[in-house]
Amino acid sequence: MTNIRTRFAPSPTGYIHVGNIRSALFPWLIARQVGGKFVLRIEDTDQVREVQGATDLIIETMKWLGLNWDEGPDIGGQYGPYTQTERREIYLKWAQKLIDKGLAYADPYTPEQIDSFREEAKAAKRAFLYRDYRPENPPTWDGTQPLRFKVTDIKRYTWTDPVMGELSAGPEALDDFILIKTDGLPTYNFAHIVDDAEMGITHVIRGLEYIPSIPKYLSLYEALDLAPPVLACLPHIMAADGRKKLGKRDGAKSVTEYRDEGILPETMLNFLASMGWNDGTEQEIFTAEELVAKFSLERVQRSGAQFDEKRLIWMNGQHIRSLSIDDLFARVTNFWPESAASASDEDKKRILALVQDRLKTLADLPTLTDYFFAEPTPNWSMIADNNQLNKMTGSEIAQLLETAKTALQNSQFDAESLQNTLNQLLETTGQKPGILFNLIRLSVSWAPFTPALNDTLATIGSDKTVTRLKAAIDATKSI
RNA sequence: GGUCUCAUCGUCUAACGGUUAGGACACCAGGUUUUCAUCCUGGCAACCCGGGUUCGAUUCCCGGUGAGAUCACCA
Repeated sequence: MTNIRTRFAPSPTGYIHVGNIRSALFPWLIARQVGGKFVLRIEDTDQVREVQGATDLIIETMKWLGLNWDEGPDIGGQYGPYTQTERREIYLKWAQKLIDKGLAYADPYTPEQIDSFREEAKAAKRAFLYRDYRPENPPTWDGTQPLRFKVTDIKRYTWTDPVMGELSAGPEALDDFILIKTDGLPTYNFAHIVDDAEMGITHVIRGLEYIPSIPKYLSLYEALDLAPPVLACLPHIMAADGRKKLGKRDGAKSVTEYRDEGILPETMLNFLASMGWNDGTEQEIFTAEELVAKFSLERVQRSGAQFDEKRLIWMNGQHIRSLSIDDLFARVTNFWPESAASASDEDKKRILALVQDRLKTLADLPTLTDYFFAEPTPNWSMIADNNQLNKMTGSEIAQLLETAKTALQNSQFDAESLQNTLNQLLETTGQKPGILFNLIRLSVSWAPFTPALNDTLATIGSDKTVTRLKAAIDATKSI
């Protein structure tokens, strides 16, 4: 038992996309590795940007990924509530401490005045600092004005980030930022520090866009007589063009979108972790358990990484192949083609075993199995686009299929007998397997790829095989 | 513009002063699977530039360049 406590603290402003889910994954890994606690906290202080249902979506996403939490809005915990809007009194209490110490004051300016200050700074080509305009005798704070932090110790801060190493930022980063907004709710800058302190959070892990703000937090920790937790910043996941941080505007997909496209949650975890982290060996595929055992912030890369979907797809195939058939069967429930609706679990499982090695995503299942359950629709371009087959005339094809049909009609239909029949067919026709088998395969499946031909035919069955061959022959003749 | 951060194959990465700069994805070629996919083998392909420090720099330091982040009553 350790007292390591980490958290994921999203804002309910929409779905969780792949660019920011790592700030949930890494703290989760750290907590699980040492038997600590992982906390889910909802940061909903921005009432304007809040999106209905977003919290449920966040919870659904986390559950799907298997990132389970020990305390959170849905399950409570000893440091609750875990939703910031339910914690107003707590922030007010801490704000009062600052007021009492003379370290917080009411902001007397109108937004327009502040805008003009900002313009002034911009015109003078320097960063705007509110503290340059700090009022000498601010009014008593009555909640109608923003409450600002009064930063007193203007200095350079240096701190150690387990990922980024030694970091520092100068006085330009320090300012009198807003603690409590006029709607009575705290800003992120204030709320997360109060919450992390109250909840005993030991490691704060977030994106590196927070680095420039950390001196502010450090100055606030000092003002509050609080020891700061470990502050870690993660490099960004970049959009595919590598130009900027991956965000919703750049088409960052939600995590659930990948789920619906047939990506396994363990693939997602493996992939996200491997962008920027590795264990120093040449291992590429990690189970969630291995990640928990081997992860360390110190080995996280400092530079950003582009999201490469091709690599994700490859990795998914690897994970799919490592699943037991029963496990895989349980995962594909929602991915079967409609034609499989009335098939028995036993049949479906047998077919699934046949195609397991060919699945890259679970969403590939329909194209890989539909022809087992329903009559396939011929797609002649599959022959036209085949470099060997498109050199043959229609009648040559028809003749070859006719021979195959006759042989198969007289064959036993277990996989082994079919293998023999097919081998003989190869001899009697003198054809290359690339032509003969491909023709048979297309005629009975019209699928881009199928399991071994004998297994495929055995599963389709004698009657349907012959019927489909006959249909293909008739169609070819008429070309 | 100020501040901060980063920089190895097209992409994800290994290397922590001395290596033919390694692996993976993608791509190409061959092989196995008597088809396709899987799988195996091989190939292609990288240390941003310039100064130092050093017997020796991809690696350490400085500068440049490039890229990213941030300067809200958003988080």
